[in-house]
Amino acid sequence: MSQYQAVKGTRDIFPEEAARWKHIEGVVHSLASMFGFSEIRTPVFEYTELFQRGIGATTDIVGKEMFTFLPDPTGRSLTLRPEMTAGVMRAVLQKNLLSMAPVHKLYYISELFRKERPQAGRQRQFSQFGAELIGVSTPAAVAEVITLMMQVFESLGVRGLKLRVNTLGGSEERLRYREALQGYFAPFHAVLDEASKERLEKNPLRILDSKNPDMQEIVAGAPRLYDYLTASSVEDFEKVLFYLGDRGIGYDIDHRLVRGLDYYCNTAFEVISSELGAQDAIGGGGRYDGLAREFGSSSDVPASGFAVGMERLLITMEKQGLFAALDSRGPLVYVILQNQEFGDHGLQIAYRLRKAGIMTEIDLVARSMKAQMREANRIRTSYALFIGATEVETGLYALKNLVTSEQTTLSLEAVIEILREPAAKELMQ
RNA sequence: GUGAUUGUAGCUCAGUUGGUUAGAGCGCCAGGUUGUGGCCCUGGAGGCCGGGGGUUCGAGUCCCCUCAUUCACCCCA
Repeated sequence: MSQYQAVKGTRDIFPEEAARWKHIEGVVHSLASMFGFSEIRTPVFEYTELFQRGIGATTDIVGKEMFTFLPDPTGRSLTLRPEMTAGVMRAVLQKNLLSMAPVHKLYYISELFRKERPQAGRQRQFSQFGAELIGVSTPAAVAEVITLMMQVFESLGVRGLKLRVNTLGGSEERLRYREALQGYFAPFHAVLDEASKERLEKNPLRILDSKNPDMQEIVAGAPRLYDYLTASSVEDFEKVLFYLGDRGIGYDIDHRLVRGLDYYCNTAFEVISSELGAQDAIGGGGRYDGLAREFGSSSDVPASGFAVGMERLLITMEKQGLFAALDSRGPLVYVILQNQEFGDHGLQIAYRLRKAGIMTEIDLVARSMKAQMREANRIRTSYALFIGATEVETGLYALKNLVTSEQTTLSLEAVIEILREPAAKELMQ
């Protein structure tokens, strides 16, 4: 065991796994652009106030999970971003993008940081991909966002996910409902658990999705938000559901779904994976018209978005065996040296093969031929090209197909002709 | 932050009521084949038994502390 290890809640991604990330990222990039979203990259840290205002000072994320630091004694407090939406909205407002066009569709694949105790599917540094549609939040717009998210899952072949949706209502409706909830829970004050007592003051909606079994009974009798919604809110929600149904996207309505970030309003949603253990939310999102105003905008800016946890998606896909096709590639050819006497010649051949667009590997640690062959086999190259006295003398090389074990003797030009692949050629240009 | 769990070779793990030089499988390296892989056979390297303290004639094993891991609570992706 080495003296240093990766910091708690962080980990390394080695080549085999990196290939899986690239696969997912490729699908995200191509689908997002197919849906008309463009990539945005924002700073890893922001002023702490941004998250306090955006996510909500009473939320767990802001209250106890942020990595906050002072760059110097006189500087302003900074925080490693615990989510992306606040930073993206800040960027859009800062550049005044909405004056250039009414709608902006942005997506990202980014690392986030939360100071939680690590467990299955939860780390202190983690990644999300997500999209933000800023400038409209009509049912059509919200449905676009959800559809893109579900399309990514579908394209990757992920099975067995459950989409849950709810509406949280507009701000006035929520305010009235909030009062009703406080009225309802007040008599139970003595029975409520600690967390719920605190939420009663700050955000009573959150009591609803408490997973504490002791709370379930009390929660069951609570007034339902649905009864406080205006006709237009209901209509809005049902229109979203209509679009989902029309596209064959299955969902469950869950009236107790309340997201942990304060900025959500109206439609909120969450995707659950059964492969994940306790941390089973693989993605989520919703509408957040009021966020811009929190950041000083003179009016609401309609918007919605989603985020999906890359690590949780990885875990789900691994359990479903969705990476099998990725795991079997190696360089095309291994240049095998009879002994070190031919090292320089071999290096030159390897260089020429690579310039010709052929993925080539060669031994650099002076191992025996047998070891080189074993290595070629281990990394699954398709061919071995032998360099020895005979080859150097005649200019004809022994090329062995490692799959069929067939071996022929050819000029280097003929070898290149055989090994040349269109895809590999493009890489070199 | 709380609770539980597990720390022995690169990896997965054995290790008896405390008793000599701490083991296996896989992996790695080499040889069997002085120009040829996979399979097989043989050999080799590689361990402050997480760290510190204690009990004991004697600790990988028992006790305490500590660090780390994992899972769960909470919450979220």
